[in-house]
Order: sequence, then C-alpha cells, then structure tokens
Amino acid sequence: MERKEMIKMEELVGSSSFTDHISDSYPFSGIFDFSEGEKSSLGFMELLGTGVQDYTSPLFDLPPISMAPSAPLPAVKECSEVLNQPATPNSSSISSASSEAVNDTEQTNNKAVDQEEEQPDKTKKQLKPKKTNQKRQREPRFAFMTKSEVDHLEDGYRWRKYGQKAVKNSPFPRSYYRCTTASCNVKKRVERSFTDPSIVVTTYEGQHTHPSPVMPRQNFAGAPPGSGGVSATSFTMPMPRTLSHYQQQYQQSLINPLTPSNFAINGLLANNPGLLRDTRFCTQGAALLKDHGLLQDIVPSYMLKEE
DNA sequence: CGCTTTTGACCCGCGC
DNA sequence: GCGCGGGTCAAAAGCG
Repeated sequence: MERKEMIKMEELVGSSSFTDHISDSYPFSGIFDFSEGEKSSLGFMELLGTGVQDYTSPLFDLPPISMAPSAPLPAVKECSEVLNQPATPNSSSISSASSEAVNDTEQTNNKAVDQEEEQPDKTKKQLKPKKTNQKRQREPRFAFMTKSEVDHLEDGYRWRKYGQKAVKNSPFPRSYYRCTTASCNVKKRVERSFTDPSIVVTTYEGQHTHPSPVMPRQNFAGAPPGSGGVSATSFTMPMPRTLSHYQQQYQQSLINPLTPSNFAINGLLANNPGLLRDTRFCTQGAALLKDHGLLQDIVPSYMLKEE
C-alpha cells in the first residue's frame, strides 16, 4: 500500500489524532489564492512545475526555530493580487469568518428577495434569480496538490457534490463540493492535474463556520470550548486560512509557550516530529519571519520593503 | 425515506 | 453582440 495522502488541514491546525497518513515525504504542496473578484491568482502549475519531484523539493525550509525561508519563491507575478485582499484574511478567524458571514447573509438575502420579486414563469426549468449587478464576492481560496489515487480526499468535513464540469485541456473533470453544514458555505473543487494524473488539485474556498464533525475538540489540550482557555474559533476551523497562519501559530508557540496555539501546534509536532522537516509548503505568503502585522499573512517577505 | 450523486441546463464574466 | 468557459442549480436517479 503505497498511497500517499495529503496532510489533512485540520490536522495542521492541531489535531493530535493523526499518525497514519504521515510518510517521510509528503507529495504535498499548496499555494494561496487571495483573488478578489473574478480573477484567480492561482498559479500553482507554474509555481510547482509538473513533476512530483518538484512538489517535494524544498521550496523553502522550515527549520524548527527560525522558520526562515531559504529562498524567495518563484511565480512572483501572482503576488500582486494579494494586495487586493481585504484586511486580515486570517489574522483572526473571528473577524474573517464574521465578515464572510455578512457577505453570505447578504447574498442569501438578495437571492431570497430576488426569488420573491421575480417569480419567473414556470415554463421549463425555473430560472435562477438574476444576480444583482454587484460583482460576485469570491472568498479567499487555498489550493494544494496531493499525490493520491482518490480524487476526493477525506478531510474531516462532510461534503456534498453539487456539480462536475469538464475542464478545458484536461481529460479529467472538475468536481464541485459544498460543505453539508447548513450555515457553512465552504466550497471546494477537486480536479486531477492533466500533466500528472496522480496529482489531485484541491481548492478550498471560504472558511468553515463550525467544527469538524469528526474532529473532537478535546484534542486541544482538553480545554472545553468557550472555557476561556482555548476558544472554539481558534481551533475548530480546520479549513486552512493560510498556511502562514499555522506558521504564525508555531512561531507564536516558540515565543510564548503558554499561548493556546501551542496546544495545537505542540500536539501536532509531538505526534509528527518530522512534519516541519518534511512538509514543503509552497506559498509566497507563508515564508515569513519578521512580524509585518496583518500583511504578514498575505504578502511575501521579499515584497515587503525592509526598513 | 433521507441523503448524495449525476447531469443537463442555466447564469455570468470575459475576451474578441 | 456573441461565443466560450467556469461555476451553479435542481430534478432525477442512486444508494444505504
């Protein structure tokens, strides 16, 4: 059995319950898409190359202490768009989630209103209500590649497939999934790389507004949710905000070993001592050392002017 | 029976 | 304006 699986993102957040997916080398890479509006800034193919070797090559190192990037990453052209990212996509799960919740609510309301107002004729299939002229808000997206035989990787959440489309220039279709939780509008797309069919590209969009159905909260140092020790929102959203978020947590854990983040990170590292050594996160925004405030999550270090 | 998947149609933005 | 491609909807089918 040689199947290699992704590191589940909720595990990266801090579950202490995984051991069986870890191998010495993770064919795993991810980049972030902070696109705003319709244009995507995903560029992982150019960024990562087309071979599996590329995915596991050290795009930057994650030394256990410094977390310093070994080298600037390529595909800089993609980085400009991150600047359009509204403030702090991931510095606070609360703010991020709440702002999105507002958007979702607005969209839902608009939709409901539209449906009520328009009431298209019931000829044929009922048409979708027309969208308002405002541009569709696209949530921050996170994409990563996984070497896997299965398309739909288990990630701790329950998903319902709502669509499948053929992808241009690819023999493999793209599948669209939505989180089954009612109030949660997280989506993900799954498709195979046409350059390497063993690679599955998964793109998450949005943030879960609920804990993972299969990830018990006591993983986090046994602190009950809302107890004031470990807030539920800190750890019950395994969907990645950005990888740098986790690196921040890790960094924070080095600075202040009493922060709640440590419960997650330490548990993670305790169970997976090779994680930092082996995991090659490929993201422009992830490799940051200095504290650049909120921008630190979204702007690559070499784009920040040294002062 | 309830939930999920399938799948064709539709919507929408964008480029020409 | 039109066509294309990506994304979504929703009825029907499938499944446990």
